[in-house]
Amino acid sequence: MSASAVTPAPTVGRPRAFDMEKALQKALEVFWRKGYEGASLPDLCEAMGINKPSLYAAFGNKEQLFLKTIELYENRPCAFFYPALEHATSYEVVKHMLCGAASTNADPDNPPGCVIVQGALACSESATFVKEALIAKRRAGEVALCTRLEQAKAEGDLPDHSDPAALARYILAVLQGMAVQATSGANCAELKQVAETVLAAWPGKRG
Amino acid sequence: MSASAVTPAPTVGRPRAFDMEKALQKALEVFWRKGYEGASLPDLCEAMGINKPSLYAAFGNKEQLFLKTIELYENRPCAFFYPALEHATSYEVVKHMLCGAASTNADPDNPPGCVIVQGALACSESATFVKEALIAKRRAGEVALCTRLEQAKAEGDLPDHSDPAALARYILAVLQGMAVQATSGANCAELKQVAETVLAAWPGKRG
DNA sequence: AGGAATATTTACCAATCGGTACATTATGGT
DNA sequence: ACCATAATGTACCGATTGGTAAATATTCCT
Repeated sequence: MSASAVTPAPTVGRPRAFDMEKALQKALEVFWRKGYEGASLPDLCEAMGINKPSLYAAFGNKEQLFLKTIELYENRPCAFFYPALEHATSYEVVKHMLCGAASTNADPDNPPGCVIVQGALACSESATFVKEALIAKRRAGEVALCTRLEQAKAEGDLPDHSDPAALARYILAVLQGMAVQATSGANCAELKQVAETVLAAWPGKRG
Repeated sequence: MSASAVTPAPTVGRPRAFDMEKALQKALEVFWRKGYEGASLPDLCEAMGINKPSLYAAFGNKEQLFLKTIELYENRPCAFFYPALEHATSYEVVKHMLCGAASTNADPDNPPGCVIVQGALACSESATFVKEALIAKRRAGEVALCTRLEQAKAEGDLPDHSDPAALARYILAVLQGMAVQATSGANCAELKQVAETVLAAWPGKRG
């Protein structure tokens, strides 16, 4: 995804002096660490290497900037959730989700946790729109996993008595809990133990 | 716990016109719903029915007020975590934790979720102390459960190959994930399904 | 070369933030 | 009745918040 895909590059006028994609990456780091409301405009500008008018011209306002960083977060190379759905068995699907979460949430090169969990969990009224956007993102992940588990049940991968919706909610709860654990200082090995505990009891076929 | 236990009632001077305990309850509601930073002093004052000088005279400042509300949160009648440790088997312990979390996090009479999870998960530097206080609270719960599971292992309740620290981290992750689910709108029945999923696979003896 | 278009810089805006000075009011002790 | 003590209401403080007006700088097009 090039910067010109975010905002069409104009053919005339003074050219932008910064890379929008890199600036978004820096903004993501700030929002990830401090949350939507905890990240101030000076925080963001300093990290992005630009000043406020440039930020507003390029991204709209703080809220739109945040939503764009979330898009980036979900599309970046190390995103693990949606690709995990492609695996052949429900066991492999949840294994890749849980292990991906362990790696990403506790990656020392990134802020701890998950910005979709901690970006706006409890906040003032002025952040309601952002909070609900993140709720929708979490919910979308749960629905996608539920659909995948329904398929697994239809294929005989999961037992007939299993409840895909409940299992999806359970897995999402564990993933979100792992994000909280990571912000509390849990490292990758500790999170992998959580993943292992879940996998050891997974009702689907192995392999 | 009476109000006079919080701050010794003076024998002289104009008497306090509000109930400190009830004011703390109201402050808790605000912090619970909006988080530490998202709750403004006007928000708190309005809910508590007092104005700023009274708040500062009675509770110190915003940070100390928050820490006192957290104490109240952990000690209030519907608190479920530490009492659950007293049950006879590890199965009963985690069952009461998980079911208590389902009830409390999705109680329509209270804000959704858990203030110890969402009070200051990602925030600005000025809230670092509060954030780390909540991390310590969460960690203390995990250590207490770990100790209880070690006892269960020693008693033969949990199998010899089980890892109490990993199990405790897993349960705490689920509890924290349930709090996130509750802030996303999950109801009590949905959270109980998560609890059931965990309990169905619990390695300890039943009953 | 000159103009249209866009980006950058500086300086500013009103609103809100957490926190407090000060005058007033209400109590108990003497 | 009077004083010491403490709580209240009002009105304020400097700092920071998200956001912008206006001037300047850099490009392409003619």
